[in-house]
Amino acid sequence: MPVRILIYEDNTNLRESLVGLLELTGEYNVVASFPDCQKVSEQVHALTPDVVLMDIDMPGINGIEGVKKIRGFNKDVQIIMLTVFDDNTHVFDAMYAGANGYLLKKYVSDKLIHSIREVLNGGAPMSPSIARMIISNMQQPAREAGNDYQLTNREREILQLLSKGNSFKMIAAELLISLDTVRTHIKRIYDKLHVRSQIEAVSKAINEKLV
Amino acid sequence: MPVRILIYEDNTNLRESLVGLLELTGEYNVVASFPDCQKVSEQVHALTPDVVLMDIDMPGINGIEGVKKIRGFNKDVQIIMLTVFDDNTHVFDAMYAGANGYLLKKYVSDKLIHSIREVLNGGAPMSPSIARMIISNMQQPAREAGNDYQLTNREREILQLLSKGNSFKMIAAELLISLDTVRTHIKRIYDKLHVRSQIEAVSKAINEKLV
DNA sequence: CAGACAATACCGCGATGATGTGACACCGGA
DNA sequence: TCCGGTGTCACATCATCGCGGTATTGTCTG
Repeated sequence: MPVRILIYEDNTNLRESLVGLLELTGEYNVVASFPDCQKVSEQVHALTPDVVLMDIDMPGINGIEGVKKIRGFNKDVQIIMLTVFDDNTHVFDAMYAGANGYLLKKYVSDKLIHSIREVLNGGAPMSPSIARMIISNMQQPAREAGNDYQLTNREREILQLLSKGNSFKMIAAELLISLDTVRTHIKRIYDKLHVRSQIEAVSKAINEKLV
Repeated sequence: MPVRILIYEDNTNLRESLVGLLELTGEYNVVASFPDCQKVSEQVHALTPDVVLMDIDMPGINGIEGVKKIRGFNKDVQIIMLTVFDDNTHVFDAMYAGANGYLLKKYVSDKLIHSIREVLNGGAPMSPSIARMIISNMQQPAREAGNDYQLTNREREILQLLSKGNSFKMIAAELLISLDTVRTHIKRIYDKLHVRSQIEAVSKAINEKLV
């Protein structure tokens, strides 16, 4: 039986083109298409689609909120974002929300059919620039230029223990040194990181991947 | 002028097939191919490839270490991993190390040419299952089953400020409430998260993406 | 309307952390 | 050989935090 597809897209022309394009293949059955996400939960429940195509910029509830709603009760339906946004915020928010793919509208005519096939096969179709954004995000700093605070090994070790939630006492016990020694190390760490408290240090350590 | 390609692959048959496959196109110039990474730095320096195809499992230095070496001095050359491993560890290690693409060997004959083109156009070619692994990794917990601590909005807000390195005083000032109120909220947060200190709370909050 | 819950606020005390100052031993490079 | 960096330890003081209570207010809901 054909793959059931549900479309959210507020632009009427594009919405109808998508329906036409997909129906033409014979492989896909567009069970419905809507210009907004207001009733997304009911609709997904009622229509049991295999794949949802979701625009981001829609009146009322945007597509990312729509994805969150769907994921609130359904982890299985495949969701492909279909949008003009290629900035970090939108891409990552959509992915965090639970989208399975992210296709820029300029590639729709070329890649949509292929992407639907890919997402159904357990893939994660993404426009090339999106894929690159995601992997660059993983690669990030890792102690590059700006965030080299010249911590010694011992200091890094202590910062690590601190970041895992250990108190000074626990660190002292763990490393078999005195509480005052821990204090001294911590003081030096604060100096080097330019912070004034545990939390600032831990927050900085985690965010800048020092640990 | 043709794209310059450098290949690392310890299996002689596969290595020669790759060279043949690429040379056939006329579009690509395989500047060299080696069965191991021992001299990867010198070789990349000397041969100035546009694209490196890198196997992971090789004698001596493995492909992931090879990528790290290259990235130590060259951020521009495009590196595609070419391997049979599709487990989390290898994929993420390779990506963290600085690879631009990750192609499973079973797809090589079909997708290699296309992947090289894609990586040169600023994309990040990945086998479907790899792409899915990477995006599932981003989606993770996000307040699922186990880590739902029933924090109220206010509590979440305070935990967020705490995680950014604010002291109780600063939080009170920020939210225009009294220091004692902050204390009260913090107490409840500790109860709910089953922790006993700022750092534990912050560490838990960040690791479980509660903020 | 009663009861639950969230947010606010205050008190008090012991524990822990922040900060300064000083000191000593060890090691490796100038 | 002397010096700087590192790791170790101690003492002191004040600020902040952890935790036990208790209480008031407003909102939502059965």
